[in-house]
Amino acid sequence: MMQESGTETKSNGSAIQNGSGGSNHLLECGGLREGRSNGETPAVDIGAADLAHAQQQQQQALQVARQLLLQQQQQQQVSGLKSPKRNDKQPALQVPVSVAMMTPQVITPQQMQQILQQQVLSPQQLQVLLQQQQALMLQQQQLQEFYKKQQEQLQLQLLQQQHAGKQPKEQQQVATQQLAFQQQLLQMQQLQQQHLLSLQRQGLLTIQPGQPALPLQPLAQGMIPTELQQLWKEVTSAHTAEETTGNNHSSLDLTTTCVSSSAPSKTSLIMNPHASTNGQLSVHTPKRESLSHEEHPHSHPLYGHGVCKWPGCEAVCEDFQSFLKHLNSEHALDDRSTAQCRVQMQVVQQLELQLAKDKERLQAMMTHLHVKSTEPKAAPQPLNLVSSVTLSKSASEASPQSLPHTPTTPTAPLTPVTQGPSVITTTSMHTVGPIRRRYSDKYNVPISSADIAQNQEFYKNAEVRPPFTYASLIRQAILESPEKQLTLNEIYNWFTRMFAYFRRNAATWKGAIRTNLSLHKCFIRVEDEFGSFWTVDDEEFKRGRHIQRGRPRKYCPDENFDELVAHNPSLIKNMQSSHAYCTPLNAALQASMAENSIPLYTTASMGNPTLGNLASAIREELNGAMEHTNSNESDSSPGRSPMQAVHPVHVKEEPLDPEEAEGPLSLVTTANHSPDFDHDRDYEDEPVNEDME
DNA sequence: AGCCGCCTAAACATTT
DNA sequence: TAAATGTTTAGGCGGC
Repeated sequence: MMQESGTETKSNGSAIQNGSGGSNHLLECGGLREGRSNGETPAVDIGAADLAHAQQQQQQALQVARQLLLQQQQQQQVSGLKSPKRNDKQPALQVPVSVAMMTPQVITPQQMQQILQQQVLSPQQLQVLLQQQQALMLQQQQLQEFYKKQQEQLQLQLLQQQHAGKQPKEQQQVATQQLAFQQQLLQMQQLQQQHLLSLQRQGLLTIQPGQPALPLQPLAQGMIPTELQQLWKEVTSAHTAEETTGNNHSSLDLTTTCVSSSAPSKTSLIMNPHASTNGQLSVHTPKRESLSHEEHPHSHPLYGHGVCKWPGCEAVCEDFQSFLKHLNSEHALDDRSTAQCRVQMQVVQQLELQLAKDKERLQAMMTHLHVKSTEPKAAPQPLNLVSSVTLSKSASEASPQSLPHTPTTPTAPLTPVTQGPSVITTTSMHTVGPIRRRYSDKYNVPISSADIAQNQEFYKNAEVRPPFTYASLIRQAILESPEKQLTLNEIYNWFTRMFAYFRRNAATWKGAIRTNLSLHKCFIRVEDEFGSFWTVDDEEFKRGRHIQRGRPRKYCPDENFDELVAHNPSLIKNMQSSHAYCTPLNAALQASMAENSIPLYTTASMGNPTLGNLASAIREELNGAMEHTNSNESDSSPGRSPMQAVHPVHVKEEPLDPEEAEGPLSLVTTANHSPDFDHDRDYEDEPVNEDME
C-alpha cells in the first residue's frame, strides 16, 4: 500500500503520465501505441477510438430506438384521439402507455455516455448491453403494439356495444386482457428498471448483479463484501426510482425478473410467513438453510451484536425486541426490501458458485499434492500449505480504507471500480488486498491459468493491480501462448489485454517486464531467424532464482567473439551477450546437483513439448556435453553445436548457471574477460547447496 | 534489526 | 537517429 502510493507518486512525474494527462481516455497510453512489429493481432486493444466508436454506435442505436418508440406513442395517442368515442369508463387503460412512463426506463444517451465515460465497460460488455437494450426496446415495442391493438379492439367493441347494448361478457374479457397487459407492461418496466439499475451499478461496479441477460461470470468472480455493501447502498438509493412503479404487486414476483436460470445453484426467494417477524423476507438456498430462529428465539440471522444485519442497514438495536420492531418498520415488505432481497439472492448465488468452484479447485490441488483428505467436501482445513496465515492476514487488511490509491494521476478517471479492493474472490488462495501480497512470494507457486482466468474479467476492466508478481505474469503470458513463447512485444500486449492496470504507466511496467525477463533465470531468451522470443523454464521458475547480482555486463567485446560467430553466425546476439560466462559445469558440480536431486533443467512441468521445454532440454543436453568436454575453455562452439542441430534457436547464456559455477565447488575456468569478475565472486556468496533448497 | 524478494528507476548497450 | 530491446544496478518497501 505504502509502496503503491509511493510508486504512483513517483510515476506521476513520468513522461508517460504526462502524455495522457488530462484525457479521460485512460487506454490510450500503455502498450497501445506500441508498434506491433511482430504483426500479431492484439486481441483486445481498446483504444480511445474504439471507445468513441462504440459510444457513437450506442448513441445512434439508442436514438433510433427512442425515435421509434416516440413515433409509436404518438401514433397511439393520435389513434386514441381519433377514436370515435372515448369511453370515459376506461381512462385508466389509456394511461399506462405514455412517453412519460416508458421512456424513463430506457437508458438515455446521456446516461449511456456517462457510463461510457467512466470507461468501465469493455467493448464486449458494451455490445452485450447494447443488444440487451435493443432487445428490451423491441419487446417493449411489441408489447405496446399489442396493447394498442387490444385497445383498438376494445374501443371497437365498446362502440359496437354502445350501438347494440350487449355483449358485456366479451367486454369483460377484453378488459381482463387489458389488465393482464397492464401487468405485463409493468413487468416490462420493472425489467427495464432493473436493467437501468444494473447499468447504474456498472458505473460503480463494472459488473452487474441484477442483470439476468448478462453473463454472470464476471460477477461470480467479482464480488467482495465491500462491493456488496456498496451495492446495497445503491439499491437503497434506487429505492425511490423503484417506488415510482407504484402499485406493482407483480413486482414482488422476484423470481420472474432477477435470477438467471442458467445459474447452477438456483436459489429461490421465499416469503417466509412463519418468520418471527411479519413480512420478513429471507433467502433460502437449498444448501444453506438459515438458522431456524424459532428454535433460538433470540438468535436471528439478521441480528447480531446489537446491530441489525440487514445488508446495508447496521442499525443499532439494543435488544431483540427493538430489533424486531426495527425490522418490521424499516425492512417491511416493500419495493426496497424486495430489491435488496434480489441482490442478496444474487450474492448467495455467486458465493455458492464460487464455493463450488473453489471446492473443486481444492480437491484438485489435494489430489495433485497427494494430500489425504478425510473430508474432501468439508470446509477447507488450513492445510499446512501455502501460508494460510499470510493470506488471512492480507485478507483482513484488504479493507476499503487501504485501497490502492491511484487518484494522483490526472489521467485516471477513477471510477469506484478502480478504487475497489483489488481482490474479488473470497476464497482464492491469493486473496490479496492492495497490499502487494504477491502470489508467488517465496513459494514461487505458479499461477494456474484458473487463478488468472477466474478474475480475468475483473482485471480486464478494473484498473486494479493484479496480485501477482511480474515474473508470475510473464510466465503466465508465455505459457498461455500456443507455442509457449512470446516476443517481448507480445508479452506487453498480453499485459495490456489482460489487465486494465497495465494500460497506463507503460514505461514503468514495461521496464519492469524487461528487468524481470533479464533477471529471472526461468526466462530464456531464444532466438531464431525471425527474431527473438522468450520462453519459460517452469522448474526454474519454481526455484525462483535470479540471475546473480554482480554478473558482468554481457556486452563486453571479446577477442574470441569473432571466432565464435564465425562458427555460429546465428548466435551473434547471445554470444556477444554472455559468452564469457558460459562457464561449463564441471562434473563434480553436476554430480553434486544430482545428489541433491535437483531437477535442474528438466523439462518444464507444463507437459507439452514446447519450445520452452525444448530450450530446457537443449540446455540439459548442453550440460551433458559440457560434462564430457571437461573444458576450461570458454563456452565456445562445442557446446552450442548440438543446440543448433536440434533447432535453429539458441538460448541465452545464462542457462549455464554461472551461479553454480561460482559456488564453492565452482571451477570457474573461463578467462576473465570482465574486470568485474572477481568483484562478482566477492559478491557471490551463494553456495550451490544452499541454493538447492 | 536485518534479510530477502519484489518493484521501480535509471544508466547503458545493442538491435531494429 | 530514434525507438525498441536487453542487462545491470541501486534504492525503497513490505514481509518475515
